[in-house]
Amino acid sequence: MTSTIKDVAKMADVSISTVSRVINDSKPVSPEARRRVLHAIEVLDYKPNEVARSLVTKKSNLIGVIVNDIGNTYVAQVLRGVEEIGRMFNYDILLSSSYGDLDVEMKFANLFSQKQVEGIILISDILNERLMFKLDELMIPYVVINRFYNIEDAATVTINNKNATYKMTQYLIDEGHEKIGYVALRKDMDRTNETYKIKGYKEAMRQCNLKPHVIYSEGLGREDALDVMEDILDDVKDGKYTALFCTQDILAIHIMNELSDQGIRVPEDVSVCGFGGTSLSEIVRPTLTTVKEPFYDIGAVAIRKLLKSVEEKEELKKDTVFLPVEILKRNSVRSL
Amino acid sequence: MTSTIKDVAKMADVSISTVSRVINDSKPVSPEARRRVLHAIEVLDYKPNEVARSLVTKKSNLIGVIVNDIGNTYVAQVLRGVEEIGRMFNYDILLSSSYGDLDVEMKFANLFSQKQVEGIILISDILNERLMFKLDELMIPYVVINRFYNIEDAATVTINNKNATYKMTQYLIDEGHEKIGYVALRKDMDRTNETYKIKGYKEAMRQCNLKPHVIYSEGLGREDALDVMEDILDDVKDGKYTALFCTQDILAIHIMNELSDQGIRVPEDVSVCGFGGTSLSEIVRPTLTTVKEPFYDIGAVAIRKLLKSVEEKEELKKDTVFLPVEILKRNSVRSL
DNA sequence: CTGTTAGCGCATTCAG
DNA sequence: CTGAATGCGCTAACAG
Repeated sequence: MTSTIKDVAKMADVSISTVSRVINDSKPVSPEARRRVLHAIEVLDYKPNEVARSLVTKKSNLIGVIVNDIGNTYVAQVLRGVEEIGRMFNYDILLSSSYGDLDVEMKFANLFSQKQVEGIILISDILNERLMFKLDELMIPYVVINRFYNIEDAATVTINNKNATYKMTQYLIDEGHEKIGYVALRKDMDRTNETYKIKGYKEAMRQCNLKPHVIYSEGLGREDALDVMEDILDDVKDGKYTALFCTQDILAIHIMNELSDQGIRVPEDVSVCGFGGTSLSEIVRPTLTTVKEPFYDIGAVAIRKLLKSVEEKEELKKDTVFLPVEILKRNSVRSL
Repeated sequence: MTSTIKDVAKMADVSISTVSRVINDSKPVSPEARRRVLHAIEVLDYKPNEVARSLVTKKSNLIGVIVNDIGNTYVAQVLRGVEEIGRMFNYDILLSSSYGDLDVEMKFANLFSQKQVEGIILISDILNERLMFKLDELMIPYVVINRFYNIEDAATVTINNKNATYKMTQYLIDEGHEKIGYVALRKDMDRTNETYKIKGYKEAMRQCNLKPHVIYSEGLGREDALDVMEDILDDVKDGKYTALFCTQDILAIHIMNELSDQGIRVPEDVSVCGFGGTSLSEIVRPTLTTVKEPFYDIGAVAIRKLLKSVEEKEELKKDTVFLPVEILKRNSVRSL
């Protein structure tokens, strides 16, 4: 059987308080007693039971993470940051994947609450306002990370989307492009960041007296890319676009594939660039020029923010932290 | 403040034992008392504290998962299976990522042990025998999931690698290929599954009186693919190979890219296929014909096995469960 | 510096 | 059917 603090106390011939003191280094203990305790711990291979400890200290050192889908690369990258920094501060990650089911997420909130998590991180593509409301009610501090939606009334960390598309558009213009189309995602546009992304693009275009062209896609799949292609194929062939800036890497890749199927070469005939900077973008050919979102850092900053609030016991400020992006210049864009 | 069982008892005017009984449905309670308790629970929004509960029942309902890198797609897919099935049985996942550091993994084992996890799942590309030894010592049941290494002396779930390459080779032969090269990974070959994969390939070839050609790669990166290409470029140009069967999808993709850079078309000039079946393989062009390893199922079966042992309190059998693979027929292989 | 005591929140005997 | 009492393993006053 695994040994307890009592066993150690008995063997070291001291009280359990003394054992507790040397374990936690919380109060002075005589060198002699400490030696004996340490020895007993060694011999018995004693390890404090964290469950018991949590019960009395009311510190679980647990952070719950609710994700949309752990299989999603974006989610996994953010999670890396969360996990690594969390561990650095001695917190463990309780992971749950909701697969987009909002009711399931509500259940997780309760579950995590019962497990006494000290905070929660939400990593998702979708929006669950009911969940945020519930967490407020439960008085569990939380940080929201969402790539798509514009989050308000919650602590969140993200990028400056408008600035990001502005920079990329500027880069394309610097490379000599003037006929740049922006392929946007129409879904839920009034609540997503797409609005800001379009703004950044348009601003950069207008500033150089270029006419912006926003092309709308209904989704990010191959089918959606096909639909987009149908719409713009003639324009592309006619040279109406020299560059297509797609709102997500995966869409850019599907579009590149469709272009290639139509005998249109990237970047010789038309340049393409994406947004995201996941590993995908450097594996496809041509390698994709894209806006790199700092997923790892987003996760890292989010948990830092959360833990700061937890450790200092002050309420989590419901503000937004913006992290800088980077333009990854690769081969899918050519200079004109 | 969050309410406890005492508050509920007081409000319902019963003892805490009665409250406990209705919560756990463990012993008969009079309808009247039950009603009052339920009402109090409702009003106070009472949720049992799982930490306290764990302490007394000695059941944490926690499974520790130690992974090499959560950012790895393969790991993430397996984790999906683990998480989803674990949750189905009411277990939570404690996640930790070691980034390949074996000492860190040892620390995780201790940490998890202190957190009273009831079992551990190892998902990795690397091998940590010290860790397995330690877990045995700690008496924590565990299941190992490793894509590369041949695991012995541990409960594990994997695929029949020999059979998998046999099937794919057979498929290539059925498609009319006779000059099939197999690109293998040399690293640690005496302990990895590569040996079995080569065996399956060779067996299929020999059975059809074809001569096997194993080509060795030092790694899975682009550089490694380049090295391989240097070795075989002339052979490929001379038509010595009509198909290249690569030991991993990512290697196959890099090789396709290199081939394409050399002006060699896939699959017109040479067919290429991979092994793994991660999402990557269907995004590249041409889409990659590959062996689909059932990552999700591997995770699912692993945790089932683990939980069965946990729940029935019988020792985990240190055997290997084999799961079937599937050949994904796509566009990187053509019929001759 | 040290031991005794009192809980943390809950499940579970054991008497009624 | 119910309540009082005990203890899970540990930390934290408190009194020496």
